[in-house]
Amino acid sequence: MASANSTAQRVTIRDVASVAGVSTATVSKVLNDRPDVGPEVRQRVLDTIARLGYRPNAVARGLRARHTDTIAILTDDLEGIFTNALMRGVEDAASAYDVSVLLANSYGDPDRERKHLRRLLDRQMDGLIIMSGNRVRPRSGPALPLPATPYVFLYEYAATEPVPSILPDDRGGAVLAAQHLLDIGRRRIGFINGPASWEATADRLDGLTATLAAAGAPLRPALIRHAASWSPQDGYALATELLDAPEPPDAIFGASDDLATGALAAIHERGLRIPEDVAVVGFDDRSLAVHQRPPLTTVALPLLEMGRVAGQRLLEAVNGGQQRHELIRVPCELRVRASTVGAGHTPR
Amino acid sequence: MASANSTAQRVTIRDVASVAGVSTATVSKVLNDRPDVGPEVRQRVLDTIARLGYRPNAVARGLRARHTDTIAILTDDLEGIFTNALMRGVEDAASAYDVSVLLANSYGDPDRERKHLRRLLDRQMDGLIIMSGNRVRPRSGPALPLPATPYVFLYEYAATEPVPSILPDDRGGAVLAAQHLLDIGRRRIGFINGPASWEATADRLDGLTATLAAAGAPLRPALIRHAASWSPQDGYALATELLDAPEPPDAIFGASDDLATGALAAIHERGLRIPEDVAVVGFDDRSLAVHQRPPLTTVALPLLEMGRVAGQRLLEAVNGGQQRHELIRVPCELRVRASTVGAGHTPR
DNA sequence: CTGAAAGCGCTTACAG
DNA sequence: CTGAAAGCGCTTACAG
Repeated sequence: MASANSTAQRVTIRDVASVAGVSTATVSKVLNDRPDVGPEVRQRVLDTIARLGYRPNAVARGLRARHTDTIAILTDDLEGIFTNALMRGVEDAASAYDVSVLLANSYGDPDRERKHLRRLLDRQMDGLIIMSGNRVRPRSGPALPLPATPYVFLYEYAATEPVPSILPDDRGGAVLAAQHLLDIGRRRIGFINGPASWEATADRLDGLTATLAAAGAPLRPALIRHAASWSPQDGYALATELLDAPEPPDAIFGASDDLATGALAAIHERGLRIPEDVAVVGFDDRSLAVHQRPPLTTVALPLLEMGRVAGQRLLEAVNGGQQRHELIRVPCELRVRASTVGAGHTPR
Repeated sequence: MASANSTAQRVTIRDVASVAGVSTATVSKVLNDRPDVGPEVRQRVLDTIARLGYRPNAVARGLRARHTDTIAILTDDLEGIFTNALMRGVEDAASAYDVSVLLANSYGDPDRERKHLRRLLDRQMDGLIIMSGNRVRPRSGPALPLPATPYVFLYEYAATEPVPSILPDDRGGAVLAAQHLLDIGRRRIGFINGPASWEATADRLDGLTATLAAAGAPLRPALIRHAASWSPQDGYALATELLDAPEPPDAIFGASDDLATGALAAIHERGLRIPEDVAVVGFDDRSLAVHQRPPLTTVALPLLEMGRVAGQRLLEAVNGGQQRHELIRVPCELRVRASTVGAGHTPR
């Protein structure tokens, strides 16, 4: 691919050197804040740089210095529901280090992953973030061996790889929700969990179960449901079952905001008050949560923070830090809103 | 930022040359598919490359060849509702050219935009896509002059810049919806438009008005509403107004899927049948549309295609093509579902 | 058809 | 403290 970019002659380090009357080595030292340059020479160089509007060529620097100050995100789903927030976290962390972020989409296809990895390696990436945009799950190692390039997994993990995986603390998130419901005096808590095939499902059930048991209000098997999908429709149907049971719950915890939204509708339909009769908590804190009636209390997935941690961990490794296999669980946060604590809400 | 990547000595073009018994110039020619290499020499070099597992260093190539085969997306909102699909389109187009995509997020802040632009220029990007993740709107030129680097705008435009802007054909999308409703025999069409401050709002109203007028069934002022937001809540409230009017509509066109969803709820609540009594059409084709009851007929925003067109146009310019100021409107597509054509749907 | 030489724009020991 | 020289790994005229 040829380039059309060469109208004005670019200013190079040689131009700066000759105008300032020094060597390029000296200019380079000033550029890189080396101590071994005299104060007045340094100032003269600095002035010349400013006057000529000189900007170092990052490609040349990269070739010589053997690092590009660039990391790549390789995702399996660029349109995954959580992809953006994760990427933003990574971009935040990278920006703070003045590192750029390259984007590659494998569509979850190992062949594409391999191709992208090859290209990324050719481009001398300093490090890689291999991420899923969908859900926590185990995967095999990179489709191409990466002997000399640090990498981390984000929102997925590989049991065999000697690198960190950044994951949400789903179990801890459920603990927060459970504790909150206990705190507001609920004891008959209904749980609408997600599909059993997701890891988050087991983790969240575990956190809820343990917390309620510890509080002496164990989760009743009759009040647990597993949805076939994470959709509001399923939430509606299963909440209806719970509400129609002989001993209906005084709170419903949905394992996703969508499930909880369906529960909201079912409760409204029965003319029950939220939160007085039934409190509702969701999970994820997607933007729809705050727009519900009443606004939905929910457990926020720490996506931004996960992205940041991934970026930081990677950059530490790029700078020489040791990596090892570890699962880093980033804590969730409870967002308390009117569906559990509030002015009370009657059906419209 | 120092690098930790130097375990195994990398294979260079010199290694290939010496093993194959030729000069590096010859290897380079083979690499770049130049015609002036003898067939048996070419084969020998190819074999050596394969045997040594040689991969050209893209950074060195970039320095010498003066292009990096990399473009950047500079977005004002990495979590915008349409950002992903647009980016995926760009990534698709770039991948086809074997070009990589760098990602930068300005948060809509001119200072950050300038900083990113500077960094991107330092990194010798071949071209830039400056995009909005939110909505079509005019903006000023790049926060930094880009005299030697091609760029295009995506989902936003700048009146003064001599480059293309890629936009959705909102007007044409409304024409499709209107024509469809006419085709299924509707004549009293209600329109719930979005907030007046959005350009899409005027464009869609225009397309609808023109199409209905041309068909001899002009849009009745009494059946037009402007929502204060794009939310389902507003759609619900305004659809209720329309349905309670003396001459209620036999179809409702919502300027977003969310608005249309609210209309669905209002129609259900009145015990009316969809589409028999009232047909409903949305706009955007977000994933929720297909999950409605009944599934929502809607006008799909051509986000992927817009991203692809942006990528292609940019890459053409990078390869020397002329750029000029133009607004490229990518056609929307109608997705016909049961809310306008179907088995009929009674309230649940 | 092939290769020696120069050079892309920097940084890095090293000598003084 | 400063600079001459070498070199990062390629590609590009150019000579033969």
